[in-house]
Amino acid sequence: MSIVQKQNKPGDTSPVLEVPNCAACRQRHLSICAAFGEHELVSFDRVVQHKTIPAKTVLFEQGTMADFVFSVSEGTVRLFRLLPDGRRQIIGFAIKGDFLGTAMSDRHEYTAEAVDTIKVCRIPRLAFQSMLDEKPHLLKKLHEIAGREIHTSQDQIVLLGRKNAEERVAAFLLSYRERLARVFTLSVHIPLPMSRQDIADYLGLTIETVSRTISKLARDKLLVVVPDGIRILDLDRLTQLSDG
Amino acid sequence: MSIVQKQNKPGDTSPVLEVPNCAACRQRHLSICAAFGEHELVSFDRVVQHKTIPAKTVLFEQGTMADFVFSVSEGTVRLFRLLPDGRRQIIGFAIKGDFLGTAMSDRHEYTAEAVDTIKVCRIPRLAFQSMLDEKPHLLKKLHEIAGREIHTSQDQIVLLGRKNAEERVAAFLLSYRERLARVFTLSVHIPLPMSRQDIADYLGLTIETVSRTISKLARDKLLVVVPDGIRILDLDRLTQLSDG
DNA sequence: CGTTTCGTTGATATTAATCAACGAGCGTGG
DNA sequence: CCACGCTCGTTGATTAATATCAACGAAACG
Repeated sequence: MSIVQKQNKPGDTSPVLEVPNCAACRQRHLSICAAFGEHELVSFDRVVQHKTIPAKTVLFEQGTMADFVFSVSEGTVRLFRLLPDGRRQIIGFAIKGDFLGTAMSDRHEYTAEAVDTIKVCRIPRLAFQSMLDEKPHLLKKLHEIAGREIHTSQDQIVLLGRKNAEERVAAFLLSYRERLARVFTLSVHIPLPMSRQDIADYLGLTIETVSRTISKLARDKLLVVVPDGIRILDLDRLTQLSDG
Repeated sequence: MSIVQKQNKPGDTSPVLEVPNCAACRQRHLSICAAFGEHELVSFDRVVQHKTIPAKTVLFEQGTMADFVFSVSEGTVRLFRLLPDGRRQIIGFAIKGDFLGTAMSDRHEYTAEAVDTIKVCRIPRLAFQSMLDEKPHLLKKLHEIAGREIHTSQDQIVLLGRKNAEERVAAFLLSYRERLARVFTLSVHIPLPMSRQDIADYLGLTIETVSRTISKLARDKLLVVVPDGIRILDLDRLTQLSDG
C-alpha cells in the first residue's frame, strides 16, 4: 500500500515568477503553443505566467476549482488520485511540452505535484477558454492532444488489467523512453527522476515488487541500473516482454 | 486468463440497412448528433448509414483502418484490446448514445464487438472530418465527449491499479448504472447484457473471481442476482465499498 | 556526524488465479 | 418432445503471484 509522502502544500507554492516571453520559449514548438502564430503569441503572452516551482510542491489538488491550465516546460510532474484510505494511483507523468487541462472540466480530476524542480506556464482557464472559442485551430490541436491522452490511458488500462509485474515495468520503461524521445534524443539511457514508490503507484504494484522486478531484469541482462535511472542492454527482449 | 470466444468475423457483418432518418431518430438528443441543427441534420443524413447488427459481430477490429466512425443507438458494444497471447482487456462498454471514434486516429485502437443485437449509425470518417472542419461547435461537442472519456479512463486506471475485487465489482455496477441512467431511468435494477467473462475482462479479474464476488455481495445483502442482471439492495454500502 | 529517506532483499501472508467439477438453461436434431 | 451437447455461471481445492512485514546498507540532509 502506498503511503502519501511529506509534501509542500498548495498554499506555500510561492512560485518564482519569471520574465514571461512565449516568443523566446524554447519549448514552444513542443507544446500546445505550437498552435499559435507569431502575432497570436503576443496576446497569449499577456495572460500566461511563467513559474519555477520546487520539488514536491502541489501544483493543484484533485477536486479543487480548475482556475488555471498549465503547460510544463521543464522538469517532471506526477498526476495522481487518492482513495479515501490513502491508496495512491499515479495517472501519469507530465514532462516538458505536456499540457495539463485537456479535459477542460471545471474541477481538477487529479492532483499534480512536482517530482523535481519544474517550470510551468500557467494560463487562467477562462482566458484559455475564450481563446479556444475564437481560434478553431487551437481547439483542433487540443483535441489532437486529447486523442493521444485517450490512447495512452487505454494502454495503461491494458497494462493494469492484464499484464504481470515484469511486463508492467518493461512497458513503463519503454513508454517513458518514447515520451522522453519526443523532447530529448532517443537513447538507451533512461533517466528516472521519480522514486520507486512513484513507479509502483503508477504500475499498480508495491515498491518492493518494482525493486525486485528491476533487479531481475538487471540479473537477466535486459538492463543495468545506473545513478538516476537505468540503461537498456537488450531493447528487443525488453520490447517483447512489454508487449505481453 | 481470458479465452477469446467464438465470434462472427467482420467479413460476414452483412448488416441490415435501415431507412436512414436522423431527424426522426429518438436517440438524437443523446448522442453527438445533439450538436446538429435541423438543417445540418439533412446533410448529415446524406452520409450516415443506419445498421442493425447481430450479437457477437465484430464492428471493427483493432489495428485496421478507421474508415468510419460510429454512433450507437441501441444495444451494447464491448470495446477491447488483445495481447499477443490472447489475454483480453475490455476498455469499456458502449451503449445507446455513445460515440465511437472520439480519438480521431486513422487506425482503430481497439476492437468493437456487439454484445447483443445493436443498432449503429455509421459515418465515413472523411465526411465526418470535413464536417468537423466546417462546424466548430461540432468539434467543441466532440472535445467535450473526449474530456468525459479521459475522465472515465482515469477512474478505470484507479480501479485497476488500486482496488480489490470487491471494490472493482461494486464500482463497475454503480458506474454502469450511472451510464444507463443517462439514457434510461435510474433504477436499483441493473440489466447486465454482457457475460461474466466480459465483466472479468473489464475489471482485470477472472470469471471465477467475479462470480464469487457477486455471490459474496449477495450473501452480504448488498444486492440480489436476478435474471439478466442484479438488483441493488443497499446502495449506500455498495457506494462506500466502491469508493475504496 | 547523527538522522532520515530510499532502495534492496528475505521471510511470510494474502489475494486472486488456476484447475476441476457440476448443474442449469438452451438450442438442435433425432 | 425429449435427449444430447454446449455454453454459462457457480463453487471448491490448490497454486502462484504479489503484498506485507521486517531488516539492513547507502545515500542525502540538516
